[in-house]
Amino acid sequence: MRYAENHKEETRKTVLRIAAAQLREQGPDRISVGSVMKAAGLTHGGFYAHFKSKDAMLIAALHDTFERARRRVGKLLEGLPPKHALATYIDFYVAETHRDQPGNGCPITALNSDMPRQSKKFKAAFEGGVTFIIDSLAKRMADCGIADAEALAPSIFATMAGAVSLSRTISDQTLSNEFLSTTRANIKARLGLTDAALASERPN
Amino acid sequence: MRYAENHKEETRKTVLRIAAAQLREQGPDRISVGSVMKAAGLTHGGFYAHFKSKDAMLIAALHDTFERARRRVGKLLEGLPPKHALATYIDFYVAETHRDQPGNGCPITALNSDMPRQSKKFKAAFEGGVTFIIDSLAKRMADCGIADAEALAPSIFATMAGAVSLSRTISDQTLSNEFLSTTRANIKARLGLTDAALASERPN
DNA sequence: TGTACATCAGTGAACGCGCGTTCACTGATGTAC
DNA sequence: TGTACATCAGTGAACGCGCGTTCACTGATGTAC
Repeated sequence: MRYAENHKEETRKTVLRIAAAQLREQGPDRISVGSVMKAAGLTHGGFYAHFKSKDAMLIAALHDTFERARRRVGKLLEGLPPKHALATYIDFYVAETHRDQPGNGCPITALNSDMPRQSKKFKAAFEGGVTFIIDSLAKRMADCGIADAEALAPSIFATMAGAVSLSRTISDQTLSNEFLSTTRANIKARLGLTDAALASERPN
Repeated sequence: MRYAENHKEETRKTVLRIAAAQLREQGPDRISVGSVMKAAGLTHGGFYAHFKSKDAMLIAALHDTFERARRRVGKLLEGLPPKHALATYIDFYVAETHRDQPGNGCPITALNSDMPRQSKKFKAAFEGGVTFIIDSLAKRMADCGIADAEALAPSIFATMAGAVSLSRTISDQTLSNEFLSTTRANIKARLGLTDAALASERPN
């Protein structure tokens, strides 16, 4: 064989990872088969050996992104007591680095308003991600002893996603930073994550 | 003259209004010069007698949309005492009708995540709208005697815009409705707009 | 050991299509004389 | 009153371009005998 045994699978993974980044940077309408393959060091013709269509690739990329995000957040919060975990998650999400790196961030903030115009399958994949994140957030809130966590979580997440999206539209960096930091503080206040509450929680 | 004196101006207005709706429905990448002109009952060739380019039309349409929204909200809240006005605004924005009619709704919820990929001028027009809405909201909050209105307003608006955007991604209507109604209630609670507070305010 | 053939990931030309933009033209009307 | 010309909003053919997708082909390697 000309290539290593898992060569094709590795290529697919590379293409998928590039697609996942470009999807969040350029959106589902501007991303192109050609640009993804070029970034992977390949020519566009080979694309269809890996994916049935552009839409199929976008759906696979979206699933992959949510899966990787899930693991990444899991690692980040592993072992932290509930209130520390929740506060850490909010600081991680409503963050300047998140604002500045759409290609490495949450697809929900990156693709929010594109959704009504996408294919049924793509929307379904997106909705799965939204539901999972809100459910996880609700669980973490309940672990902190927050009442009505399930009813409150969607509204909290709307603030988080809305804040990151809006922060990307504010050109003045100082203002944008301020916006993010007051929103972080505000969310934590709503959740009762005061300095005192965090300090009283057993560390690690 | 073949046409009435203000015929061309009227045509421009018609085209602009159609563009404003299609922009919010289809987004800046999917909307096309041809589809806008066709909806106006014209052929695509005549477009450039009215606008310098597609981007120029989108910018004009966005300005027009914000201006019309400003007047519409002004009328809606005219004469209402501060707390009633604020509560009415929240109910009007975080609404099922708003979710269901992107073409007639707020461009911020409709175009949020498309922004990082648009032209400098288009982004500037969008940012102007965001700033204006947040400033107006802050003023209305201050009128209600809410402390730190200016710092709180961006976070409140992030919740509002985020909620409407996210509600559009939830396919189950019952769940989506629930999401909107709990978020409405939550925002009003954060702003101290309880039934009691509203009742104690002089009606009209 | 040497030759003929099979495999298959990736190549690149070609396709049909819709897009934004340009431009010579149309045709109904007003104006000049 | 009648004829020649000017006006100008809108028409529709044409352009170059990038897109998603198809497909005959390449060329390095493995296998059969």
